[in-house]
Amino acid sequence: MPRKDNLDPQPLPRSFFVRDPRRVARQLLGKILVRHSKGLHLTARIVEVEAYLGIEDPAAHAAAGRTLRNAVIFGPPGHAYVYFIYGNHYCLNVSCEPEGKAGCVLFRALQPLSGFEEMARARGIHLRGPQDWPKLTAGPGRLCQAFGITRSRDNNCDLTSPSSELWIGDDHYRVRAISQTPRIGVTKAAEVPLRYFLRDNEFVSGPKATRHSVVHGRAIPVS
DNA sequence: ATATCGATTATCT
DNA sequence: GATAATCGATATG
Repeated sequence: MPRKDNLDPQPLPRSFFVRDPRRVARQLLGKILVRHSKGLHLTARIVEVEAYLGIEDPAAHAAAGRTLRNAVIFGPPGHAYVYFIYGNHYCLNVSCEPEGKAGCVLFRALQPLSGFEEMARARGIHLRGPQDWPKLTAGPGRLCQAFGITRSRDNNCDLTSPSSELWIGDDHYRVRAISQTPRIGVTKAAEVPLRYFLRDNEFVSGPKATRHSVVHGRAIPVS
């Protein structure tokens, strides 16, 4: 039998995103983010995400109600919500839930698969070796810089269409253990565990604090 | 390895 | 006028 991974990534159906962001977040782990534009082809595996719910989630941009900035997360599912933060960085999300209901998943870290040198150039760094690879895409701001993602270019982009410059593909990669912790950097609902990442993956962002993680639904003590 | 801090601006109150 | 879903540099143990 042929292996089912290592295939060209196939787009995800719109229905994939018409669900609670917590389910979408988990299912997005292991999928591939593709940047395909003239003269540039980048791919990287999604290894860390966070779920942001609707207007009832105090940490979500949706909590403020629909504004010009956050309109995409109230719109149709499967579209890119890109925002600018801290005067420096862009962050990438994908809209979830049916149109009219808010919800999204934030991309926090990727594992580069192809286009390493192009990503390094976009990040303005020089790769000395594999130890530098996480600097390319470990962190929501970093991965956007590596992929050249900006609000003016990519906000509202359809991530289910392979003819988009930015889209999400599935190569049937098999995910192993998933860890779950509170979301990073939020001040409201700071304890709610809606951050998901591939356990033991070297490209996950943030301090090594895998404390409070939950693996396969069971609490795992980590010293 | 962890803590603290400054940069810099779109967006909203 | 205040805030922010971050990053990189610096300081310290």
